[in-house]
Amino acid sequence: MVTLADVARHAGVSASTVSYVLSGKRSISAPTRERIQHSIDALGYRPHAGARALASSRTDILALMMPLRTGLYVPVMMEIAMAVTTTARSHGYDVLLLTGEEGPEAVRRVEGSAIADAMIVMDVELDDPRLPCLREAERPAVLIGLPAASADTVDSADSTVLDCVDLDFEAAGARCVEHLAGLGHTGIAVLGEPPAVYARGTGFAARTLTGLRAAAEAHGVGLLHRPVEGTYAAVAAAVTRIFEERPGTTALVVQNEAIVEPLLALLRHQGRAVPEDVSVAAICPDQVAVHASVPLTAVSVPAQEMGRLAVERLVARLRGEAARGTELIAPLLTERASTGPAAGATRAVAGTGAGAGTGAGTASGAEPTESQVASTEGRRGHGGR
Amino acid sequence: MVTLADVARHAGVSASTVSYVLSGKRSISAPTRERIQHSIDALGYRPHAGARALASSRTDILALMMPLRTGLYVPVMMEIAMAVTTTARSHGYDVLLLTGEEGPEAVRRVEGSAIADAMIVMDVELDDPRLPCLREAERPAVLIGLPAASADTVDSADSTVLDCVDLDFEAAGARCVEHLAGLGHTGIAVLGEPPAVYARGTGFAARTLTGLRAAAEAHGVGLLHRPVEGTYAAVAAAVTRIFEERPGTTALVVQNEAIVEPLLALLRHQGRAVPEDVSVAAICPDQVAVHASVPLTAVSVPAQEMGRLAVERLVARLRGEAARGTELIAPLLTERASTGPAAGATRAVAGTGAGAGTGAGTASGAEPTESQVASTEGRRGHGGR
DNA sequence: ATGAAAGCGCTAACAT
DNA sequence: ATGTTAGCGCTTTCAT
Repeated sequence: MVTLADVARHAGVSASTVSYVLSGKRSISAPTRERIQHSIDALGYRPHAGARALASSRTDILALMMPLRTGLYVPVMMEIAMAVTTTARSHGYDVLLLTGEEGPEAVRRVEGSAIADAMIVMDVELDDPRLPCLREAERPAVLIGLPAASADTVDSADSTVLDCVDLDFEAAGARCVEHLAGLGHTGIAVLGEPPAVYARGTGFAARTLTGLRAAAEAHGVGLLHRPVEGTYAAVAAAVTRIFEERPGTTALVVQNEAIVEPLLALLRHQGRAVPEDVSVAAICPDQVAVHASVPLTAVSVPAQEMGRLAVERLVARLRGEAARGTELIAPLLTERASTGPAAGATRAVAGTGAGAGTGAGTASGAEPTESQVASTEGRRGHGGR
Repeated sequence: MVTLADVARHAGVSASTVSYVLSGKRSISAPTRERIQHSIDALGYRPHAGARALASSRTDILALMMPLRTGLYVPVMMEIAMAVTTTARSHGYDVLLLTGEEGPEAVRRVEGSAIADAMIVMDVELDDPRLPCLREAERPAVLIGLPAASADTVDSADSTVLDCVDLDFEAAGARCVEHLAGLGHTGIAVLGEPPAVYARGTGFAARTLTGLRAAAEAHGVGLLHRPVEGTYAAVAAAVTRIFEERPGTTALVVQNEAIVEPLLALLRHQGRAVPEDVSVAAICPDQVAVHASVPLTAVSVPAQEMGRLAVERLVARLRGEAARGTELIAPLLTERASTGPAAGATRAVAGTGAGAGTGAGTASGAEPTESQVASTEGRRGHGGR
């Protein structure tokens, strides 16, 4: 193994000079630096991670704690993980993958063994058992997701406040209802995540529901909410019941990536045209919305951005910058082919900001120009540095 | 921070004794051990990972290199990653997540910086640029996937031979054709991965095709192969062409998780009943097969087992055991509702081992008892220890 | 069965 | 602008 001492000898300088060339924490004369760099290349030197960690108390590793749970849409998790990893690499960090399975113990392990410099925690529950550990921890952490309302404001003077990054799911829910209400729909049903997701107290699902309900009330539209398992049979049962119980339903909001295609197939099978007979709005990744058999009007779940943002805040904090607090990403609704005016409605009843746009496209195949309708505030929400 | 020295002082012993209690590499008297253990708990001591790595040249970390590519079915990757992580934890290892993006450079980083003790490489291409680095590396590596034919036998005397773990995709392809041929089908079409996957030289896709073709020839059935993008439109185009060009097609083999549901929807829409008019066999994870709108007869892709196996071999090798060579998992075909006798065929024409079983179930909803038909060799293939 | 002590390879004062 | 040196916290000989 090639050590720093080897390089120093080869270049005819002291070990510290080599170290300083590597860290850039001291100005080195150009000739010396070049000579050392040459030796490094010639010998193929790489600093030993363990030695560096021991001496500097920095590992250049970020821990990423991922859920291992049922009912979650896997591609989103994966996209976040990959965005985290590539963003981390671009800042010189590696990523240690932890499963949610270990729970609070994993947090203690990371903290106690100095195995990583900071952590990113996904799939945060409203009252998550890992939070107390995280608060006590020395190392910074960022949650992707939001625990119980305004966890960050609990004691904003305290330095151990938790940082959060997430889509503003409440606004996202509201945005969907607004869009549909603007098209004249007065009976909306929500096909949600599996019951287990709500039961567990997963933040995003609950927050979406809050936003949906608030907007429904504000716009005077009826709202029916049904958690749905990710199977065709479950979708069929839910949809059938919805139309039986509330025949006035003319629009659906889906927040459950697994049932998007089954739902569209079912509606087709039942002879309900989308969007002529029933409009469908979704909260899902763009990719799902675009590739669906009917391109879906949807609020996109910006998985990549969430991962990237989380890493950037963490890196900023590790650099000593004060990137604190909750940062919610403003929802962005893109109109595609799945939503249109309510049958018999005189379009755009209320003045809900965004117009009803090009929604009334044909039911399949076509890829109409996407008209993006940003939320009023622009893409980024409050909080941050 | 609590150090080993703190524990030693607290327990009134020397540092080395504490170390030996932790590692178990020396016999310690019961009283001493208990006293030390008590001090450890009392002080909440955790060994410093960096210090340990420096002193012992072991990190207790496994690197996992995941693809970041398009066209791959994400849930399978994720399942492997999670299986790797949990299995690793159960052996005391943590997992460092690397993206395929970095390519060979990542291998060198891991090697040079001693950042992990070993690595697992996924999404191996037939002629993968990372392989040379891997061969030169000191640290053991296991590939999930198979590079160009029998890479491990190139120089089986050499100690730097690469270990591989994978589903025997060739046998899996053959198994599908056998099953369908046994049901009397004589015209089979294969809906494969997106063209890019084949173009890239991804091992599993090519190997499956080899197996499919060989079996088709052996059983005298016609075989048509079509790579398909993961969109509804692409499936529709492919299927339409297939039935136009070869009206005699009565069975489909799908190896592309993304198009399973679109395909079934399309067939339904076209009025082709599954399995009465057309049988569908798949190569996909069990979960996909079970939850499809028509439960699919399928060779399961055992993602979890692959991840677990890879870790176990690596751990064995790190312990100095000789767990070398390629280990292929024998395919397991489970009959469900999507395959049945070819229309007008006198069932089970050729004597292809496994019988035609309960395949002729109803087309939807029902969950017939699954009859598992193992391959002749049993679950594990050759190689390994 | 236990201690003492020499590093592991690097960083960061403290020199000059 | 560069060199010297004292650790970082642990493992592991070598002693006893």
